[in-house]
Amino acid sequence: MTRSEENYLKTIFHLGGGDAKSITTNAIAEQMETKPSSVTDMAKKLSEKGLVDYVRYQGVSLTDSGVKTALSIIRKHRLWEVFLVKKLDFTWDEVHEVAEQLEHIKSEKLIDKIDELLDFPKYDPHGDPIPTKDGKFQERDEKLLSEIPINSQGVCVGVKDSSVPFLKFLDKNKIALGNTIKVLDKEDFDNSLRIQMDGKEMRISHQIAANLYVKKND
Amino acid sequence: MTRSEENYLKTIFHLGGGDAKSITTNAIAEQMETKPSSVTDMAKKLSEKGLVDYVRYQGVSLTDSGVKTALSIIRKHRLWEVFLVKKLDFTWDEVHEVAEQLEHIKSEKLIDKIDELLDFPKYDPHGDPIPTKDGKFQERDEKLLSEIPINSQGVCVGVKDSSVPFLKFLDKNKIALGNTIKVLDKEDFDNSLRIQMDGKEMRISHQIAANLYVKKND
DNA sequence: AATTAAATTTAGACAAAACTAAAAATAGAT
DNA sequence: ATCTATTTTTAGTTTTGTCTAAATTTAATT
Repeated sequence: MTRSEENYLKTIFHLGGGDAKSITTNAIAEQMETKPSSVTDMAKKLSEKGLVDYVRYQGVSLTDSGVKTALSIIRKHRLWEVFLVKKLDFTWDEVHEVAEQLEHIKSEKLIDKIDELLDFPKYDPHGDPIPTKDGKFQERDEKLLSEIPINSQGVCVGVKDSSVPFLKFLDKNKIALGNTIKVLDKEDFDNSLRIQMDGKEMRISHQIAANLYVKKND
Repeated sequence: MTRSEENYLKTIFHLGGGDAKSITTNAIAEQMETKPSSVTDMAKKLSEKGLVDYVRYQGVSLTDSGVKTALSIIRKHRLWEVFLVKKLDFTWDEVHEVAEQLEHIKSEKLIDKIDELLDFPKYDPHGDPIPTKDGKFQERDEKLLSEIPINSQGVCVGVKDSSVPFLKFLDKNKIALGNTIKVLDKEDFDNSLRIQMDGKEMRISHQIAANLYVKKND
């Protein structure tokens, strides 16, 4: 399994191809910043290896074996992210790039020991669930902050957009996972929200609220 | 800097090409289990990048820039080895293979933080010195056990051969770095040694003694 | 149903890193 | 100094993963 093959599997999984849904070569190419023709080549290769189902002009979807492989890479990526934050004091906006490299290290013992060192975390620094060794996901009842009713509240558990600018914005505004946020009011005009957090009130745009996952607790 | 280029620089350094001594393509090929013609190709490439001096039919030696790069890779390799042993309970015969992969991770912050986490170790699990960030080596006055006189003693500080079989042999015979070993007698016939360690006497072959570094302390 | 626009694949090319086989240079021995 | 054996390089091929440009298929519209 080459690094490139692993990256394709991961991307197809993230685009939803894990549920046998067919993903177009174009979508994959755009996500990976490569050309559709390159994706076609790789689709054939992965298909021959039994990792994806590929139908010409239709797209690809992961086979069971492909899902299993994708999950093991995602597991490694997220565990390394936790390691970087918890053990080496990286910030949550610094970890992705390094984890993209570390996820390709081939050693089952290594990742199992990292898992143990971290005391078997269930979520990564962005709130994304870490698949278990046997490929199971921790399901969680989470909603976007933009979608819970006025006067309800929840604990911030994850981000939908984990880009560096968004994460830095959250830091600057002291919005962190674990914080409890209450929706006080919604502005019809632009869908911005008035919220309460740590006893303080603030206003956030719809853009922000639509990229924050919360777990309702009332 | 590709992974392959890094591996060549590391090998040239280990073969002694750091002291401007010229290393033959054959020697490099043998060490890396590849073909001399492949080495020639890479020699040209590294030469164009200013990392080695290459003279046709003569061999290669590292430039200052090449030495610096080689040391940074060796530094990473050895720090990761310490990490694996100290933090993840790997044995000293398991670390090399994984460190071969980890040494190529590109993140200065990562390796500096690992260094800090380990409290700036000076030697790796096999007793090899870890270059500092600015490329300096910890020099140590060490001798092969086979070369110290009868009735002298020293602390075991490193291994010359760090192959898995040799390391396992040492484990089996309870020979570990840090142990004090006294040479009681030498057999002229086969150069084997009678030694004392932990109060117990044992006999070891010349082969073994010639691959154990000790620091004399009397 | 025909036409056109968009998406997708094919064909051919390229760069990196390796290989094989043949050619060239070096070093050792007489 | 010449010959020969060894070492080293060159030339040409292969594989992996990518690209461009051209051809093909699909989808959308009339």
